[in-house]
Amino acid sequence: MGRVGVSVVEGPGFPAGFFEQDALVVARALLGAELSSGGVVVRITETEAYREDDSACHAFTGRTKRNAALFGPPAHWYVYLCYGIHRLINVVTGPEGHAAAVLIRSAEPVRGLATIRRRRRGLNGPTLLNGPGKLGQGLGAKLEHTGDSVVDGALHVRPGEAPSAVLIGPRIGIDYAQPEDRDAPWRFASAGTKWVGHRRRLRAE
DNA sequence: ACAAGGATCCTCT
DNA sequence: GAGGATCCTTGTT
Repeated sequence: MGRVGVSVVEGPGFPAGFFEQDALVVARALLGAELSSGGVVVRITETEAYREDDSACHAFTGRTKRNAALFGPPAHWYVYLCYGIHRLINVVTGPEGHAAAVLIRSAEPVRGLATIRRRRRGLNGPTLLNGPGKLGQGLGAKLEHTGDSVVDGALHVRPGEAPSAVLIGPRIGIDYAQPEDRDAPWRFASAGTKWVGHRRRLRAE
């Protein structure tokens, strides 16, 4: 499952070149990893891959100031403001100059539940963090995290326990994309957890 | 200056 | 499952 058996380490816990791999590989391998911000820790349960020459990728229409981080070096954050409200957390992948990323969509709380609930209007249960906007809110993600290192920034990710099985499906909310991209099964979720969204559109590998 | 986008969320049936 | 709310940032004029 996207495991990389390399001995040299590029950041705490991740093998050298881990984030330089294809977004599809990184998206799947990040399931089970732990995201931390302040005292809050969550376990990633759902991701999506956005690739070069992918009409759903923000970089598809060319480089701008907004999406510049996508073209930068891997292992850095690209935090995107969606609908003027939601802060969506992405990890830049692939070699520098190759615009690809992994969107982190859902997670399960591990630590700091009280803080997460306060940010999430006191809500609780499986819908607490099962969407990219909800996740950004629960973690207190900021646009300023864009360009920061994903392994040693204020917001950072560490390897965790990989799920026993992975579910796949088409990506969410990209109806504007070309049909072959819209239907590509580039969404990944941990099996056997309630902490994911749009479960009906997922299937076993 | 301004228009418009926009990888969502929530509240209904 | 569908529809509307929502509002900041960017890109363009």
